[in-house]
Amino acid sequence: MATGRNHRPATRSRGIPEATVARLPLYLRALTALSERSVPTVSSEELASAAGVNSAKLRKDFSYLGSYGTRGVGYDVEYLVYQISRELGLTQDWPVVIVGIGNLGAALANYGGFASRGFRVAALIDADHAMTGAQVAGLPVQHVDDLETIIRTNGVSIGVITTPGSAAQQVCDRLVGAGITSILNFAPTVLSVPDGVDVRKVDLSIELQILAFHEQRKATDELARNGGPGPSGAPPDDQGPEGDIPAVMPA
Amino acid sequence: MATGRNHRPATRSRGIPEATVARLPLYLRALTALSERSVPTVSSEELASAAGVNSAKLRKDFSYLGSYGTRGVGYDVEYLVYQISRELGLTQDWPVVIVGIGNLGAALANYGGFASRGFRVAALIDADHAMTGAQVAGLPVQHVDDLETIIRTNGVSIGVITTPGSAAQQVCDRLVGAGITSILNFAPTVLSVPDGVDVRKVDLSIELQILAFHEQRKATDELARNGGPGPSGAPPDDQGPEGDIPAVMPA
DNA sequence: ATGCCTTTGTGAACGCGTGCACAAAGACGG
DNA sequence: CCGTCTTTGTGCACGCGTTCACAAAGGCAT
Repeated sequence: MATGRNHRPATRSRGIPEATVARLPLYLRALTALSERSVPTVSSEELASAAGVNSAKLRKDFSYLGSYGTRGVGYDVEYLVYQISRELGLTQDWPVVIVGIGNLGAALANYGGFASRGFRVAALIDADHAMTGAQVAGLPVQHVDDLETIIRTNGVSIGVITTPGSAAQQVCDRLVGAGITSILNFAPTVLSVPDGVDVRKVDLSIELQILAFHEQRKATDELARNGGPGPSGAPPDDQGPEGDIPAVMPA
Repeated sequence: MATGRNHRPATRSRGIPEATVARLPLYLRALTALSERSVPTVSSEELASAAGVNSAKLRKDFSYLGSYGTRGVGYDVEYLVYQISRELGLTQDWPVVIVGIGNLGAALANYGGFASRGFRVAALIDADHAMTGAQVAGLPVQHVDDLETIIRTNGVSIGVITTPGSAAQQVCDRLVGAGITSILNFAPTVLSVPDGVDVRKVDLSIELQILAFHEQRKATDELARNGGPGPSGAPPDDQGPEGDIPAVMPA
């Protein structure tokens, strides 16, 4: 029991909740920092604080991986780094292609975070003939005509799309056709992919709009607080912003 | 202090669920495309398909905004564009500062998606004196020494951090000190901010690691299906973590 | 060896988000 | 003006994720 190695949750591969998977890289980063400082063990409280999460959540997350902690002591940093790395598949090499070598694509190619954990930029691809052969981040830009060959030759299964939105779906289709099964999409487009292909999107515009929403809310809250009690009989400042009726009702 | 205790009830924002807010920009984008094609009305089914979500979800989302549809007909595109824009606060101008003008910062400065919806890059800031005065995306790079002045002068409330991870928290503290209340963080660091400040993070490394996890799982599933005895109870019903999982989590 | 003290691992409750299914509402043809 | 047909808006149930709270587990001092 102590070795809970093959203690696979009844529902086989589905054992680890998606939300937990999304936090594992966060834990790994914090653990790596501890490892570099030669810290031998860490408690769930300390590690949770470093990762910016709740300690109970962290313990539950780790419980999905197995019992890797020691009660009364905490977790062995090195061991945990290894276990999480293995769970995330970072002990193997993941060649990645970047399609669309504009400003953003070039920035990603130069981004150190890529290479840091088993990810290797295998190729840079662009549709512009004028760019073909140019060196970006020490790699030659190759033409999109050779996309399928490049992917198959290098055994690439992860693709990053940094093209304009108008080209994204077309590129995506070709990537999937060539065997890519995981896509990180920076283009402002909803990609359609067949079952079995994972897509994650990073959308700067959407992030800003979400921030703007909260920013606006903060501004109106502030205004309501300072701008006068108002004869409408609304309580000036009740702790709960609840009961707030939409400011403008359509006629 | 400033131990990021972002305790967000998620339902606090004027009754609009956080998950809905995160989808509004998606709807807005689809609606804008329809508007440009002069499509007068759209059904929840059509719009949902264009935005890549479930139609029931879309209708429920809109129900939080009010009853802007017409039964038997659908939604008026122009009206909905306006309502969502207003709700998201996009009818006003949002000056933004970008701190850290490396490859990524420069890429963002050039990114068209910024200016597209009320967002305006008000200033570029970097700690490197050698960069001060250089033109990036038509704007002069200013030194971080003037950060507070720049922010106050331009009335900026949204900051984008594209510095190395080691500088992120320091920059963050100064931004907050200068009055910034919304931060989009690209640095691979957990930022601590006081209450009242929103932080959203975009972490390329984490996204890749999540993809790698699923990629590894797909590989082992495949292996088990081909290599192992079939009747071990592994039906191919596994549709995978399909769908558009937002790549950015609220901090 | 024993008892105390720390920390893990987890059962259970709760709350949010999602999707179903259907009644209400309105357009439209006759 | 009425019936039919389309589509919205939503009550309800379900499942996932989060959090609390605590018993079990193990180190450590005596």
